[in-house]
Amino acid sequence: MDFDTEITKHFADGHKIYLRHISVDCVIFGFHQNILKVLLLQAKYAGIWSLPGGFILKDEHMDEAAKRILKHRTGLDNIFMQQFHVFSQPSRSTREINQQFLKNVGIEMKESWMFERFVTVGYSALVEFSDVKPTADVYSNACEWQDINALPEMILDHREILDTALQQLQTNLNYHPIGYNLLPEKFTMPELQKLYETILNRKLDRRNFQRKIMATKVLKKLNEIKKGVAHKAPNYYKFDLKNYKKALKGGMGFEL
Amino acid sequence: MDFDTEITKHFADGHKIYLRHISVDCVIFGFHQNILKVLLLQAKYAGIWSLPGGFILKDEHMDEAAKRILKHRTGLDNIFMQQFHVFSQPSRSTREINQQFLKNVGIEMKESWMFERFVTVGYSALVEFSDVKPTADVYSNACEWQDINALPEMILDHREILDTALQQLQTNLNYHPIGYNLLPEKFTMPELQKLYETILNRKLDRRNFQRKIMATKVLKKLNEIKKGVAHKAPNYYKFDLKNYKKALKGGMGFEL
DNA sequence: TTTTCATTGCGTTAATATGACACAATGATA
DNA sequence: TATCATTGTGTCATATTAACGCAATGAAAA
Repeated sequence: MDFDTEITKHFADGHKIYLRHISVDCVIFGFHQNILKVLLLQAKYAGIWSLPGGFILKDEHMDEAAKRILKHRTGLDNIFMQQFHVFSQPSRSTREINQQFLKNVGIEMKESWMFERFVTVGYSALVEFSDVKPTADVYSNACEWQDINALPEMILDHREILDTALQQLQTNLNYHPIGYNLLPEKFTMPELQKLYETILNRKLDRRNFQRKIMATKVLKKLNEIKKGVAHKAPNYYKFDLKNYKKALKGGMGFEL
Repeated sequence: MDFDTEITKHFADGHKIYLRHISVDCVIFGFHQNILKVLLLQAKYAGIWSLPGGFILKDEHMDEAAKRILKHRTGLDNIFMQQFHVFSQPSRSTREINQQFLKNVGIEMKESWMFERFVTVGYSALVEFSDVKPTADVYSNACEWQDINALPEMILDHREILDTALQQLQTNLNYHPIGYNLLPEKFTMPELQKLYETILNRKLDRRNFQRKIMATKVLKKLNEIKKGVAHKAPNYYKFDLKNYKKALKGGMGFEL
């Protein structure tokens, strides 16, 4: 199917396979070189950025839709995602944007389900940066990681969605372990601490951090030391999956 | 507009004013005689119970829809409500239920937006029991408070929705003050404690509870003692609205 | 009228958690 | 070989929490 046909079909008949008025937008966090990143798409023609999103198949659970979108964008499978908020301002319509898009492509259409109001459900995921293969699609120029501290202009309320996800991430940090999908298999304590500091956006005491994290038993100290680094070489750790998942449900029981 | 006409119109043309596929269901908690209660509706003919719910007008924020439903059921205005989760199993359809309903009413209809799949957003609210005037509608036999510990059989996944709301309420108890919409203007310490114990479903130490609650400064001790009670008469308290609202945002900073 | 007693208000203490900091060990780099 | 930023382990004062004691109250029972 060629480009034009695909788009025409999507705008004309998409509502036959998707639920109307409902979309899913994903805030996908990654961590690289001590910087928290988010995966964004750049719209064709307009150049403005947006969260990777999509629609819900008529016979699909929303969680599945979110995972499908994540896989489509990143190639990643089996990632823990969770909905965090529904955004429903009546003004949430991409009518103008989509009409402009069709105009640029050279397609004429008077009405489409894509012009109507959408309520969107925000999903968030934490993924390992290096595992991801950002993948653009026919609607996008690019799919790229963007620094959380240097975000480009974003479409509609996507900036608000992103901020909400980040805030929720910060709040959860005290009650749930983090890092399993965000760090490599094995990592050092300073790396983990930097992740926490980046998300919380403040410094933590190195020694107290170690004490508290170790008290939760979500980490296993490996009998291996990082090589080729200046100064004292740090030890490697990995997550104890069993305790990690237990803490995901039961909580960490400490305050940073 | 008579009963039949109203229902026919709703099933035939409702999608012209409401968003398709999306509904709102409200879990409305009240507290009476030391028992936590939930407001439920009993469906006509079927007799099974459901959460008060409704649909979103095409130009309405979902939060507004939830408030509209709350007001419709309880007469209450200006109540703090919040969405807590979206429920989206593909099997969430009231096709059979609604078709049976129409059959009982004596209306025939082959297709309707009301037969299709719905994704529902759960909203929760805490209201003062005695302020509420439960109000049934044309679809319901009754609108009544039900004990949280003796719930009747409920439609679809409404029991799951209710349980999720309750769990979220328990989780939030440590971080946010509670009781303002749930207790009378003035109340005693044991009454407040009983509310906490009921929601958490466990006993709390009387003396520690008082100390911690008072430390948050959300309460004002009144110069008034409850009369006509056996044993030592307890003092009355009321909420300090200013600090209460501050704590709603900033958190309580203690653990029960 | 007096006694009883469940309940309330206020307080104490031991155990635990937290924040702030000290110091020796490490190992690439100068 | 010396330097020095960084890491691993530990200490200590303070704050918070859990568990419990005890006198005051006042309706109900004797």
